[in-house]
Amino acid sequence: MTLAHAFYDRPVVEVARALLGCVVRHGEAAGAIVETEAYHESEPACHAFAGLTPRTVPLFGPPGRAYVYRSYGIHALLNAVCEPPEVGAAVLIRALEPLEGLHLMHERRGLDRVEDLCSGPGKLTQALGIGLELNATDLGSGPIAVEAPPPGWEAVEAVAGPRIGITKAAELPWRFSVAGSRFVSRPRP
DNA sequence: CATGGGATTGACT
DNA sequence: GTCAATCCCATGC
Repeated sequence: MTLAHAFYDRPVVEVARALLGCVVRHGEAAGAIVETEAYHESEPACHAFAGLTPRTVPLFGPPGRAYVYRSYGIHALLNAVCEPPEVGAAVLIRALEPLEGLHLMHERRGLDRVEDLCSGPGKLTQALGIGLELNATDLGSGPIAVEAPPPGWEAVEAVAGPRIGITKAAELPWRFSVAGSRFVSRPRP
């Protein structure tokens, strides 16, 4: 069962915390979210800070859709659009713990270690086979599905810290990760 | 129209 | 620890 649109229609920082433990699925590959970051139009690290441009159209669309964009000309990064359409905000999915379709992930990533399959925003899109063509698709009924936490993941403990890899508004503690997880992109904040 | 800079990763010193 | 790869697009002339 995928999450309802109302799940995403609230403050983006709240959604970033609530997404920990939820499952991202694309085809036969799926993983539990262990790391997220919140982005909001009010701060300059967010793409929506520039306002409505060709690039940010999905961010100003309905909540509960994907925002997939190319980073450094190489990687596709997956976000979940949040808050009402007039507010540009999204949660960056930074890391997953692989649950299903491990053979596909190994194949796509060309690696053996399970900890390396989805431990980064560019890695997990490669492992799940998510590309730019999935930008703006619906996370409730589209090819990418975001589901409620499976048994054992309902009440994971969250750790908050500063966001990673940005130069603007880096002081905001808008990164959330599952306490003690071996599958986050960096050691505990 | 030209330019510069990333919400990164992996290979190399 | 350092650094190149690679391309969309926001910005400025």
